Amino acid sequence: MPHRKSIPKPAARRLSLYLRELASRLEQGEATVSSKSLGRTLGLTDAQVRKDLALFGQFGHPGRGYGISDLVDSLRKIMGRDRDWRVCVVGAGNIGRALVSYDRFRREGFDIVAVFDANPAMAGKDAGGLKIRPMTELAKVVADERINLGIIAVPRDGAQQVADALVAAGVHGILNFAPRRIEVREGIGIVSVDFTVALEQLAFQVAFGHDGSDLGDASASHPPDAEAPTHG
Amino acid sequence: MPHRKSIPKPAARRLSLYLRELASRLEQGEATVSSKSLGRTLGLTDAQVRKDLALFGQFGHPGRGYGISDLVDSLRKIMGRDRDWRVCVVGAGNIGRALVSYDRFRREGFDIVAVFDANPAMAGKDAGGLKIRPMTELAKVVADERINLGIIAVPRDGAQQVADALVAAGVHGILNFAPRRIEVREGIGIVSVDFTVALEQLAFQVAFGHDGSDLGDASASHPPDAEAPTHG
DNA sequence: CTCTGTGAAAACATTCACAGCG
DNA sequence: CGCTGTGAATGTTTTCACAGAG
Repeated sequence: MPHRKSIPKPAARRLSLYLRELASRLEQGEATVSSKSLGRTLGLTDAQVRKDLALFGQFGHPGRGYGISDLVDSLRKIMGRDRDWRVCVVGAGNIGRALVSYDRFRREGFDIVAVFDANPAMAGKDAGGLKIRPMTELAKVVADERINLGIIAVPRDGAQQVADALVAAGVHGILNFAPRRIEVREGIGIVSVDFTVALEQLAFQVAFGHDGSDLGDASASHPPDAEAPTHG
Repeated sequence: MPHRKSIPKPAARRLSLYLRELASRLEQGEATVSSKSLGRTLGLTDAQVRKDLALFGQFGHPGRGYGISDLVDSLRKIMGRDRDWRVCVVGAGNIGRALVSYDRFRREGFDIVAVFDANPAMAGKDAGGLKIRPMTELAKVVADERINLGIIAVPRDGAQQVADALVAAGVHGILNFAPRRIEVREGIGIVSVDFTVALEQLAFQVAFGHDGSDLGDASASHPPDAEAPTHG
């Protein structure tokens, strides 16, 4: 079921932080949490937390707070974390291999089931327990393994091409680590992470004396699309 | 010289994207660019681009556009990219080692000059050409090597402690890859990247049918600080 | 008395639209 | 013309502040 109503973009980012913190509190055996306590830990106001959570329904109990276990379940469902995500990594360089070995992905329900590399000499070698495959097998493996998300960990110049191949193969979303904007057709999800941009944001904070509460580091998608009536 | 005036947070993020794209165009030999062309490539309106750039002065030439070379120079200075950044990585696991070997950092002027790991058995081993050092040497090396930025690539539970050690040692900013919020005192820069949050944002886009133009993936800092007059 | 959910107000960010330069 | 820089208008997000539940 596609979107219900419109979620403020910044709120979407915070939902992940709520979930991360709530899961951690659940592990520690806490049963309930107030918007104030959650907000304090994450650097947000209590009102902000309540508004965000209220976007999806009424999860709280006046006077008592939110039941952590229930809230985690609800958030997981809302964020699509109740389904199984099957992921492939394209690019078996330093970053690609580090991601394949990043245990937290599996623990959180993102199963990396294939790694590809354009260099035929890499084919057959091991990366974090998976056999590296040649790009020629991408379409077949994505279909056979029912892969729905792709991670791009190749150098800048190959990235758009890889994205096109992933979309053609049938993935529904792409996490891009290459330092450029990736264009995908409507309906395909895209999130980008650029390490250099992240470090640069940090340098900016330091150089500028910025207090910056909540700077993001990198990302892109279907932009609101710079359409201008330039003509008339 | 600390901050001049206040920069819209989203604008700060875009500055990095401008710089990245402009540097790429400069390499390809282009000499000028219009706000419209730059905006189109990045998925922004021309007005947005002009507003952002105008925050720092008048760089454009009416009728002609912006001189790329000059603009790159100005942006680099604004973002603190004209100085030398000396960086250390704490944690020589998969992610830490991948970051040490990430050539783009060096090419962009972020010099990784030391790697540390809490596991004494790792000390002395090689990571991307650097000898891994024990944590006991952190304070001394940060001082001796005039390191001003630290990267945290350790598991969640050690991360805040590492951050405290880095700040005590004298770094001015921290890039955090551990999946938790890091608290630092006023005046210290902080940017966080959480791979799981990034993948989760992607899952959300896909599950929710979100068009999301420009979702960020993770970050935190001195939050506006949830202060409430709860008492009166 | 504590804590949620939520309209209404305030703050913030983006887009429009146009004067003016080259 | 084409393009910048910028006030004014619009749209979005956050904060306030309070009614009502437990």
